[in-house]
Amino acid sequence: MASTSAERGRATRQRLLDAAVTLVPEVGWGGVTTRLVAERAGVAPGVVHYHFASVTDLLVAAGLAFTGGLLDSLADELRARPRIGEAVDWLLGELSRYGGTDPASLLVVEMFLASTRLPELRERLAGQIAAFRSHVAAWLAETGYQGDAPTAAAMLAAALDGVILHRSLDPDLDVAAMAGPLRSMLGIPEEPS
Amino acid sequence: MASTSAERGRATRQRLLDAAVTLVPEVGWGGVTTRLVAERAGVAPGVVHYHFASVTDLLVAAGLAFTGGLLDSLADELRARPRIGEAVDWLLGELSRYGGTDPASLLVVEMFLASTRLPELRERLAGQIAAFRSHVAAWLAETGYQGDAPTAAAMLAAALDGVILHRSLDPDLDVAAMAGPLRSMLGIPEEPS
DNA sequence: GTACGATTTGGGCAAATGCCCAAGTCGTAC
DNA sequence: GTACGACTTGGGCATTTGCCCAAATCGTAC
Repeated sequence: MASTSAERGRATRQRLLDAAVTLVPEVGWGGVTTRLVAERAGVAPGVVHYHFASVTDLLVAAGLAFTGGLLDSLADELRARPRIGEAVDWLLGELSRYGGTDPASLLVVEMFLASTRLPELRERLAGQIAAFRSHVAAWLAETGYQGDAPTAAAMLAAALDGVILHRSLDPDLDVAAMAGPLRSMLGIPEEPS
Repeated sequence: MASTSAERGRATRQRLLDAAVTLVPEVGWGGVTTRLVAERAGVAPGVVHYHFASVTDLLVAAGLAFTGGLLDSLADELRARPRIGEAVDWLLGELSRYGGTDPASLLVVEMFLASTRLPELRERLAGQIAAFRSHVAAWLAETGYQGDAPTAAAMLAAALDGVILHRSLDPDLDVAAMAGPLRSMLGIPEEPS
C-alpha cells in the first residue's frame, strides 16, 4: 500500500466536509458546532480542529467545494443545449427540483449571507459566480441571443435564484408558468416544444 | 398623565425591536444574543426576557414588523405610479439603494432562511408576501398588462430579490442595464421616458 | 522488536449562552 | 404615609461553545 495513514486522513477530512454540507442547511451556518459536525461524520470532536483551523474554516471549504461542483455541472448542462428555448425549459425543470427548501438551495443562500461577514468566502464565491456568468454569457452569444449577453446572463441567474428564494416560502409557486416571462425576457418566441 | 409605567415599558420594548433589526444584519440571525441586543438597546440584560419569551420571539416580532412596513410602503409607491414603464424605472432606482449589502436586504434574507426552521415565522412571512404579490398583480392588471398578471407579479418580485441577492456578492452589477430584460419580460416597449 | 510519523481519542478549560429571579425603582391610588 | 403594580436591575446557574492537548492507535521502516 502507498500510504494508509495519510489516505485515511484525507478520507476523514472528506467526511467532515460532507457532514458540514448536510448540516448547514439543517441547522444554519452558525448552528454548526464542533461536536455536531464530528458526530455526523462519525469521529471524535478533536478531529475537527486537527484537520481544520476552525469550524468556520471547515464551513468555508465545504461550501466552496459544493458550489464549485454545482456551477461547473450547471455550465456543462447549458453548453449541451444549443437551443435557447430548450435550455430554458430544462432550467425550469431543474428549478422544480431545487425547490427552495432543499438542502442545496439552503446551503447556497446560507453561503451568500455568511460571505457578508467573511471577506475570504465572499471573494472566492464571487469569483466562482463571475466565472459562471461569463460561461452563460458566452453560451447566450453562441445561441444567437440578440442584445447584451452579459447583462442578460446576470439577470437570468439572478431571476432563477430569486425564484428559488421565493419558493422556499411558497412551495406552490407555479414554476412552469414562469417560462412565459422568462422567454419574453430573453426574446424567445412564445412557442412551446 | 395616562400611564407612565406602561408607556415607558412600551418604549423599551420598541427599543429592543429596533436593536434587533439593526443587529441581525450585522451579526446574523443566530448571532444576536440576549446581552448583545440589551446593550444595543441600552437596557439591562434581564429586560429582554421580561418583554419577550425568548430571543427568538424577539427576532420574529422585530423582523415581521420590519418587512410588514417595507412591503406596505412598497405597494403604496407602486400604486402611485400608474405607468408601468415609469414604475420599472423607479423599482430599479430603489434596487440601487438596496444594494444587497445594506441592512434591509440582509435582514430580509436572514428572515427567509430563519423561516425554514421556524414554522410560525414562515407562515406569517409568507402571508405578508402573498398579500404583496396580489397587490402587485392587481396593479399590473390596472396598468393594462397583457398576460398572466399573478405569474408576472411573482416573477417580477422574485427577479428583484434575486438581483439584491447577487448584488450582495457583486456590488458592481449594473442594475440600470437590467431595465432592458425586465421591460422585455413585462412586454413594455424598449423605449424609456 | 523498536522507533517513527500521521492520525485519532476523549477529556478539559475558559468563555459565552439563554433564561431566571430576588431585590430595587418609580409613579399612581388611597 | 402606605400599598400597589408595572417595570428595571444585575447577578446567578446550568449548559454549550470553540479550541487545546497529553495519551493512545496503527501501519511502516529499520
